[in-house]
Amino acid sequence: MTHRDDSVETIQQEMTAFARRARATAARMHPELSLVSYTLLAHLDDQQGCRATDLAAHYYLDKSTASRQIAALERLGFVERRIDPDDHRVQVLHPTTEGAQVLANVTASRRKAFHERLADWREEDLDRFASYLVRYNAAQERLG
Amino acid sequence: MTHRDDSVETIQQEMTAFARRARATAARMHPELSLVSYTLLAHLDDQQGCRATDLAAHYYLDKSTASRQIAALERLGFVERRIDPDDHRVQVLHPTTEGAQVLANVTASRRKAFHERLADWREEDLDRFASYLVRYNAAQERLG
DNA sequence: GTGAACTAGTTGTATAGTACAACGTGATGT
DNA sequence: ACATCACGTTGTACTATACAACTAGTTCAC
Repeated sequence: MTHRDDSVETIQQEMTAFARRARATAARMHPELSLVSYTLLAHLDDQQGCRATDLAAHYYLDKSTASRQIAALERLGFVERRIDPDDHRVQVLHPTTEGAQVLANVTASRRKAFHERLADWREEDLDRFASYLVRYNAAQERLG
Repeated sequence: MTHRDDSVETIQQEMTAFARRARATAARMHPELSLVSYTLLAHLDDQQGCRATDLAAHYYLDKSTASRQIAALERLGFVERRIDPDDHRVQVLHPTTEGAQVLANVTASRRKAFHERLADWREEDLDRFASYLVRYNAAQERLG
């Protein structure tokens, strides 16, 4: 058991523990917008609108799941659909004004929570932690 | 927008993206043992047996959820219950031989996946990444 | 230009994971 | 001995998810 093995083991355990709690934590903090809805809405906002299929591909969801999530967001009045005039199969999705507002609130509150958790970190460590996470996620995406 | 803010923003995004995919990835890699079952079984193995209530507390689950998860693991033959002779309300849970075996397989395969993802990291970076994750999770637990 | 193949999205159905409330049963402490 | 507490199960409901079957538009080959 090398030091390297120890580190990998710790990384695995901590990533697992984090994943294990993330949804429940998000649901507790933001009952009005689940982690899933939040990420979908954030993606729409970020991309200035996109298709259901794009959301499904980006989040590894079945298109039926994406369809139902979008329907739920529409029912809540957070998303609106605009039929693409060039291809009538396609619906381009956009946050509504209200959706953008709720998203902004949740984003602000999430940001605050992260700032609190990381308040006593040195800037140098934050910087490195951020780049490690980017690197890790990129590798996971690359390797499946 | 300081450099510090940027780092926190990246950390938030990457942690969220990771959490967002973790279950699906785990399910794809290990259809025989979901992420939830895996963590519960691992805890039993680690603790040399514990109660349903302990699992619930440790994973922030309702006791009914713990009860059903355990029932599922028992149905699969991965967990057995031993009534505490000193308190007949209590069931001490243990992995069965088969449960321990399946757990060992999944653990080995998860470990392999993590090693692959982290293969080209310098030991120094692994070490720091591990300690950042520990620190982050501890803060999250402390602050809710 | 018409039919086959493809693409976008919805709906039916089934499953896992979860919470909350109500309950049964065993233990404890006045 | 009775009230209260602790442990676990069951009823119910909801969310997130996948897969399969479907409808309706689009494109391409001939």
